[in-house]
Amino acid sequence: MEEKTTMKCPNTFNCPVEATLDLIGGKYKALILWHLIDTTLRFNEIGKLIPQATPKMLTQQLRELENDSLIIRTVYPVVPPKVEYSLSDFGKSIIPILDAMCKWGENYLNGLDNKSDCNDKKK
Amino acid sequence: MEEKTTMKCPNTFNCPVEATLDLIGGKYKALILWHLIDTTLRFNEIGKLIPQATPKMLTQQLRELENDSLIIRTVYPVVPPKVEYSLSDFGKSIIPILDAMCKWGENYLNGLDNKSDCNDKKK
DNA sequence: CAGAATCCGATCAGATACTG
DNA sequence: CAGTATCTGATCGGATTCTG
Repeated sequence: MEEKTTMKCPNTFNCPVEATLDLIGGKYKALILWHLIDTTLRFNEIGKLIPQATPKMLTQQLRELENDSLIIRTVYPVVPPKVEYSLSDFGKSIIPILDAMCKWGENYLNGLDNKSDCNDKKK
Repeated sequence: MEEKTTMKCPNTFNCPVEATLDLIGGKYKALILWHLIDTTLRFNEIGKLIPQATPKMLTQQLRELENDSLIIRTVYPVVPPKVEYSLSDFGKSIIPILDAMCKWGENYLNGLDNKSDCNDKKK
């Protein structure tokens, strides 16, 4: 069936910021990308890292990320099935933004008396 | 050092990136912030800059941005009513991220054969 | 293991009408 | 002018079940 990619209407994006958010603004997208920054992960591994995401949501978000060429999905024709997800070069190009958002968000959360940190996945 | 993949705080965000997206990931939020970068705007002025947003949505997004202290809402007790919106200092602190996302998105859109540019609001 | 399919409530977002 | 109120269709997202 026709899946909504990020291309909707030509005049949808008044500013590239919107386009960026459209790509990584999904519920678990930033988190998925974050986890993939320095490693390759299998479907269930991602699921364990993001327990609040159901398989359905995970599939949905992964598919969209894949369609937008941010991640690469590699299927190994073995039994049982093995599928690995990793960042594409395009996906890697967005790491600085993720990192910037992380640092900023860190600041924000600290201001809320909520401890959290970036873990410096990339460095 | 940080071998834990992510600070797991079930009640909050797994990664500050999420918090950031929670603040600016709303449908028109980035766009609103963008328009407010270098100026102060009234309700209807924002509405004209973002025609696809209905008054209801605009109010919703503006209220959230205000509650998150990203923008300042100033009401002038005159007739007819006059309300101005502007970035708070906190809101201004997010400009670099908006700008980074804009530049990245620009690249992305060009790759899609879709011309667009940042308008260099800040600079 | 990696998902697909289905059901369903919750939330989002648009159109319209109204108000101080 | 700057919203609010209401109704409604669309979409999101969770739980469950099933399959190659």
